[in-house]
Amino acid sequence: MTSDSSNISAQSPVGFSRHDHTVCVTDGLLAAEARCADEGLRFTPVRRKVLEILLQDHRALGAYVILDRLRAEGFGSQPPVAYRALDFLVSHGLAHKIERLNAFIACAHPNVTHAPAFMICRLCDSVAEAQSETARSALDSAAKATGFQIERTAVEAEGLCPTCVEKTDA
Amino acid sequence: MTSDSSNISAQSPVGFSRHDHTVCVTDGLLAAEARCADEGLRFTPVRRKVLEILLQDHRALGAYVILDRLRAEGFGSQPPVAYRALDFLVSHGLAHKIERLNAFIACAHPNVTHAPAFMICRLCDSVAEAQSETARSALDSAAKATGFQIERTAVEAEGLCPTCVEKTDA
DNA sequence: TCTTTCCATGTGATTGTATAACATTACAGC
DNA sequence: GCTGTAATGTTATACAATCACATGGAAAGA
Repeated sequence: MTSDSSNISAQSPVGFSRHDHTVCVTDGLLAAEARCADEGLRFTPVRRKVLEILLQDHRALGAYVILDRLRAEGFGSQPPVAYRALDFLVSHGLAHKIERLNAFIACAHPNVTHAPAFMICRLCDSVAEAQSETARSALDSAAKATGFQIERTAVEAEGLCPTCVEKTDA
Repeated sequence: MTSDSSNISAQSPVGFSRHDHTVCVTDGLLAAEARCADEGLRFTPVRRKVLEILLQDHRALGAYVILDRLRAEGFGSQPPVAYRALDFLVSHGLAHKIERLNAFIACAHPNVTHAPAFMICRLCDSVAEAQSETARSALDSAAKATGFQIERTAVEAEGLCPTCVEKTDA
């Protein structure tokens, strides 16, 4: 992967704009907690920890990076531990998988019915989540025409984030 | 993945509709040949063979399946051989990568400027390629709003193809 | 024609991603 | 306490992708 921890500009690129970061983590965890309580889901320690890791970084993380951090915190360190937690989070809309990067990111709008679209910077690996109802409905009509039944969609754009565009131009 | 070679219905699902298959292969190869001649690209034996393999199957194939077939035909048998040929085909629009499946498929419309969208059946793994200008333009406007510069897009929907919908209902 | 250069190909080894299969633990309900 | 079920832990392995380096052939220039 192109990920590089020495890349300073990547430390807080959230939707390509600065923000108060500590709030994200606590808010995200609280929202997830509430959602799980509502729907009778079990928000177990591993699942909570994985979501916390994702929220802290606020960028797409590979499964094995997550695994390393789980190990550091004393959780199980074998692949299935991370993958099962990630499956849970993804299938309940608390996180998303970025297919292009084979990586995972916390959902930016956990309370909205989402048809997310992602913009991925190929230089700094930052990822922004946009709502893309238009794209979704365009797909829907195409699907209906052929009789295809959509269950999930992945809309991902790769390119340059605002910050990296400037750098390239200069 | 759910791929299963014993799945009979998967033998000729091209865009979920039957068609004269032999034509696809020869036409596809001819079109590619013409394109490469036009643009001064080298349509080498390996590249040609990989495209032929993709056209023959008319479904998404993993890199290692392609590699097996290359070996059987006397080509190099190490991963880079397949990946390099695939990179060439993908970067010149002769094939596409299905991110969701980590697999590759021959382009269904090699001569059109394409913003392809894919519909992937989770039961029989068949893949249909649709043109999705609408989805693309929706993304474009979202990107412009944030200053993101799109270079490539991947639009993929997972669900049930018409054939498998019937089976499930029954 | 010869040579230089570039690109494609080939091979071995390695790293990263994901799942299968199975054993164990935690906990709710009886 | 027993039982059923869901979650966790562990081993091993399949599948995907890349690195590093050597070889060979076609195209461009001397």
